[in-house]
Amino acid sequence: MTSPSERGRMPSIRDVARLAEVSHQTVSRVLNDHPSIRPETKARVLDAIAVLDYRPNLAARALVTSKSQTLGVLSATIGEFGPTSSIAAIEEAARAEGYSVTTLNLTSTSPEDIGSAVRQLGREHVDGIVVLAPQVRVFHVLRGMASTVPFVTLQSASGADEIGLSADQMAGARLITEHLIALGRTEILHLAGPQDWIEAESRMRGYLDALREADLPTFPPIRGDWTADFGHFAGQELARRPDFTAVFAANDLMAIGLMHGFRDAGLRVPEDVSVVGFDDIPVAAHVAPPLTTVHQDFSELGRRAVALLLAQIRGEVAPSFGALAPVLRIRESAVSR
Amino acid sequence: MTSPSERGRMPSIRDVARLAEVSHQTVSRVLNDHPSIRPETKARVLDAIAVLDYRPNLAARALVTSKSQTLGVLSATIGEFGPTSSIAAIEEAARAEGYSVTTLNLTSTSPEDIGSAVRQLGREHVDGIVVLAPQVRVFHVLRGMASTVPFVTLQSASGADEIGLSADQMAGARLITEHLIALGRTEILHLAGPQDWIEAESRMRGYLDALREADLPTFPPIRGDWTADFGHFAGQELARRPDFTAVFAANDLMAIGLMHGFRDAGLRVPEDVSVVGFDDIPVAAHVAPPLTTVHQDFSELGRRAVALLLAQIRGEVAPSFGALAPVLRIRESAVSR
DNA sequence: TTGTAGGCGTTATCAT
DNA sequence: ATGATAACGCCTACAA
Repeated sequence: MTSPSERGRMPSIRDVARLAEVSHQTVSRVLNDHPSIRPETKARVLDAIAVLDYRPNLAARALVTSKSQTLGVLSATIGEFGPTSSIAAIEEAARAEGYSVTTLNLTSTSPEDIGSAVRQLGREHVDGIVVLAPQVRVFHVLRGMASTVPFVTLQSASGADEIGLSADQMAGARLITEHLIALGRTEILHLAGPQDWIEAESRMRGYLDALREADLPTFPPIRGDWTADFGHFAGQELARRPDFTAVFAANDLMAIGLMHGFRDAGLRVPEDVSVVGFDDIPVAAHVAPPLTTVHQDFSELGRRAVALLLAQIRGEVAPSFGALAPVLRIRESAVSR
Repeated sequence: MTSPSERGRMPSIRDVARLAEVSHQTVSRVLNDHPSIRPETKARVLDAIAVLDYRPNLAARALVTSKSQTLGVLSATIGEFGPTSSIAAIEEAARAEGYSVTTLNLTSTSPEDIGSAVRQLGREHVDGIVVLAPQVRVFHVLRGMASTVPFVTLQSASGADEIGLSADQMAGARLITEHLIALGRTEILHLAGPQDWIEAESRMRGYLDALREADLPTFPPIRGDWTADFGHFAGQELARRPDFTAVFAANDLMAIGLMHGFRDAGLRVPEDVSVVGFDDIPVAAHVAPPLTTVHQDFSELGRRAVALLLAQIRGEVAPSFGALAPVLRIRESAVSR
């Protein structure tokens, strides 16, 4: 005489119902804490649930509700510190709200690939998507897709009318450029990020604004690819025409590579050239010389993204976050103390 | 006269069946390419699928098959370069095989938390789990769980009888320690990773083995926490008792912090002290001096993990991978050229 | 407050 | 080779 639940199958809502001597519907009500249910009955049901170690089948629930309690993360950034920290925070915040997270890494940012990635996430019935794909093209594709799935983007220009969420990149870039100016540097170069990257544009804009405001000459920015290797290369090249006294690199990795290149060429940092970066990655404080940079709170960004997305999903009013204030981390790479 | 599929609902297998003038069962057969089906019929079905832009409902499929085509990634490492690269590779490999990936970050490694994380993944019906939780305790908990879900661990000692998959940490540690010895260093310290971390133990073991084999004195290892900040602190402390001529740090971050600490104390690297690390993170080549370290192929590790896990899930014979050979990256932090 | 009936979209089983 | 029918485990709607 074996009950179904003893035959290796996972206990279902009906097994619980039988044990608690109620209908399976009552069990369902307990599960979704429906208001009208007698405490006594509820207790019996909860008891049965505990006894059987019953867990609702998420697939069944997803099928009938067409909601999966799952958030998708669409990322087009490979293993960098910033996005990675944000993703970890997203995941934690989502779990805290009862959502699980599935990630999808974009290897290309062609409209087709983005489209198919979003569709794939749709197939998986994610309830919403967080996009960490800082290229403007991705942004455009997304807008045009009229996707049925709510989404939030993590990076964007700091323009007020954007959907996106981000630290105020432009303000940060301005801040650090002004710092260089305050130090008495007047020929300030910019080692920018790749074209098409929203953050690269914002940081460049902040840089240009600061220079213009100070009536300082601007130079055509060098286009980098975010990597330390490129920074290294650029440093060696730049050292041949030392018509500058400071460089603002669009991220820390390039700044560190840049310093390496300068070192190779016999240029001293900060004596001959000031170098500053952006992001404040964990090694920034420990390279030689310690890197002056702009600190970003990637984790907070991730948490906000989830809050915003969930509000959108639930149809609540979106919490309005002020822009995340970037903070200057002054160390020795801009000037010796 | 509106067909169901025109009323905003997603087209289902029955809509396809109606359009192709077959039973929904036949459509299902086409979907799962069942052998016995007339090519002509199949073509008609595929046509209808294309016309309706039909996509199978994954939740429904998961419900009936109790397989989700989803892999879980259980990670207990916060945003470090190595694990992150592996996770990206895992995700890519999994998608290539038609699996999606859901990640779960462990904030604590208490048995209860691990248990509930695994159960959570179980609730989500993952078909298998990749564990990147390099603490031995996690490993033990997992073994004891007799979980019904197949899993693979990414880190482990290099002992042959382990389930885990990893680069040969011990060999790498040995290799780099021998390199220090070959350079003529005889008083070699080890800045280790935290107790309880499998990799920390392996690297320490490799270090000890190399020293013993060379009849060199060993010192009690300093226990670090993997961070550059700790390395920095340790460097300042160690500089007060300079009874050593080389330090092998268990990872690059600590090595970089260490060099910073030495610099603060006026100790020159590599002239006074050689410093080497482990991992070959992207900045390793660009710090001053460039860091001699052991390169690990994190991506390959991730791919192998997926291959192994899928074989286990499908009941195929597991591909037997040889240990991933670690490779020495000789730069200037151990000795000046 | 509780129960009954029906359906979500798919695959499995047994017919034909 | 194809079709009818019955699950899978849950929720929503309505009835009692």
